Amino acid sequence: MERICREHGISLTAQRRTVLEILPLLNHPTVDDIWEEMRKVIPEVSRTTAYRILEQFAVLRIIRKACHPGAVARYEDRTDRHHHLLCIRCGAMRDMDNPNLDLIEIPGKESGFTIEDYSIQFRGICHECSAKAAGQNEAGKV
Amino acid sequence: MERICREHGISLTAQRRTVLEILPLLNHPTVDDIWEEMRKVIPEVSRTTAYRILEQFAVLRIIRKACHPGAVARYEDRTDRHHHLLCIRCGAMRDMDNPNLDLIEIPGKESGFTIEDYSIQFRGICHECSAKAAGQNEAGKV
DNA sequence: TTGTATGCAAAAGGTTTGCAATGAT
DNA sequence: ATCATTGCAAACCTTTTGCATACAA
Repeated sequence: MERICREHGISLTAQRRTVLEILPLLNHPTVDDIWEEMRKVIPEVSRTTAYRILEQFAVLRIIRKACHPGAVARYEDRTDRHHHLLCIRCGAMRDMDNPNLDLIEIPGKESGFTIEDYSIQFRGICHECSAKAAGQNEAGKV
Repeated sequence: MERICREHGISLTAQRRTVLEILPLLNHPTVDDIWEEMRKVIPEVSRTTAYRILEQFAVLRIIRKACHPGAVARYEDRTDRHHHLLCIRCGAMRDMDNPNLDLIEIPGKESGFTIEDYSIQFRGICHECSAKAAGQNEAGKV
């Protein structure tokens, strides 16, 4: 925890420590999700601080900004190779680990791009949305 | 063009036609990118209309909202399977087609998700950003 | 003609910025 | 002691909404 900050040349504040502690407990949270959790530990913490710490951590590659179709930023603590399930109905996002999918050969250069890594996004309908749709059909039949 | 709208039960207005004409010419544009182009054809078109048409087309699956780490929405006209190159420095996004990558076996159900499709996001540094970085190094040496 | 689509203006988020106060080393 | 970090408030930008007008079918 201290090491992470030291290695990147930034000081370890209570706010930064809290972000690092909270992040692994949340699932692709928005800034507000994180802020809410931070307030339980540091009631007077400002939303601005949450924005600043998250952006900074992302730049330093301590965490990652997740790709999500939707206006609000989402973050994830994992920076290793993994994949995502995305519900196209409600926007829910879950990690997916599957070693078979980690072996795709990275094209060296494409259109001048130097590729470093990749991840696969699987799109579909999540369990909750499937259930909701089924429920509505049932209701519709009556 | 007319057919697309008819099939989805919406009327073909000049604004919608313009969006359909413009979209293939732009590269993962933001709403404002599209709006700017629309104004060249229909000077009095409002930004709101651009937002509404794009959102509606996305819901009808005529187009797709692209996944991009960044606050502003981006759209793409392609709805077939393809992949993306994303520059982690400037956010540039390009399509990548590679039949070898279209053959990943879709896991049937994962954590209750019903998966319909997937796409791979390759992250790296684009040509322009590489050049810029190299230029700065040169400058730094002097 | 009838209901849908648009334009405008205002409201509603989400995110960033300037500055003074606070805190880490 | 010194510079980085935080909190606050205001600004900014993107997106959404309400309503009257205009348009497609």
